[in-house]
Amino acid sequence: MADIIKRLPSLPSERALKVISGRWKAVILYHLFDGPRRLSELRRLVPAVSQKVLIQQLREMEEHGLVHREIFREVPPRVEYSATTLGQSLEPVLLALCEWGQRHAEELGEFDQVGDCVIRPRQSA
Amino acid sequence: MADIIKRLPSLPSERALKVISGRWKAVILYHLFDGPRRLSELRRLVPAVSQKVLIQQLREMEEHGLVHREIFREVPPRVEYSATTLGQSLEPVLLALCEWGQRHAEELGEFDQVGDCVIRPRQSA
DNA sequence: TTCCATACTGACCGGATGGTAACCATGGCC
DNA sequence: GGCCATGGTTACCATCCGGTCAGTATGGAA
Repeated sequence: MADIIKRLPSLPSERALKVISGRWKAVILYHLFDGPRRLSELRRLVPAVSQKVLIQQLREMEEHGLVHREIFREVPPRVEYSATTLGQSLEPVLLALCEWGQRHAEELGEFDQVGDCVIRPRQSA
Repeated sequence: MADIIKRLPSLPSERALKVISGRWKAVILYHLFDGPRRLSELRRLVPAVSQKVLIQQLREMEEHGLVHREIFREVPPRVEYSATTLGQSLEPVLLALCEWGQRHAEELGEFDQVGDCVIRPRQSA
């Protein structure tokens, strides 16, 4: 269903935006920055997203090289999703976005409504 | 039609993404970083976008505090769009996105297809 | 009196996106 | 054989987003 990588915009900033903006991609990435996660884990961590959409977002990110999918042939089967190096390299970008998002909320007087930009300590840390 | 600011996501990064990602917003912003622009100018600068959509994007950005719209009651009427301080503060964020977009293109072997991240010198410079 | 420029607005449309709900396949276990 | 868990897929649908194209308003110029 997706042999052809859908042509991304040639303007780099638009390209980046297209790759990052999916309803759940940021949240998912935050969790993957923490380390590999199974599908069932992600479902627990992000209960608001349905399984179909979760997989959808993960597959898109896989297609775009942000996420690695590894299947362990066990019973019951285990699948682990992890952030690739390219995916990891999004962390500072997401941080910049987050900080700007906070500023935006502040300046529009909605400071109370937004969360912070804390990124969980890496597993290895 | 838009007294109520459409509720933005409370996760700051998502908020930022929502505000920035519109088909033409980045390009328009790049031009506004250069200084105020009339609608007709923007139409020339970004010929690929239709007038309706151009106005649409500008109005959304105005609503989100990125863009200022000033009407000069002349004949024929003149309207100038400019980046607010909040809008200007997006420049480094767009730069980060742009640089990441380039990296992404490189790592996917599409380096040739993307442009660079050069931001035009400010009018005042 | 018609024409032009500027800056909008509105009707309509198609594709992408995200959402729900249901179903499928594997293979161990009771 | 029926049930469980995991990790999917499928059909279907509503909404959004951007796109075309045509129309509106103002007021000076020809």
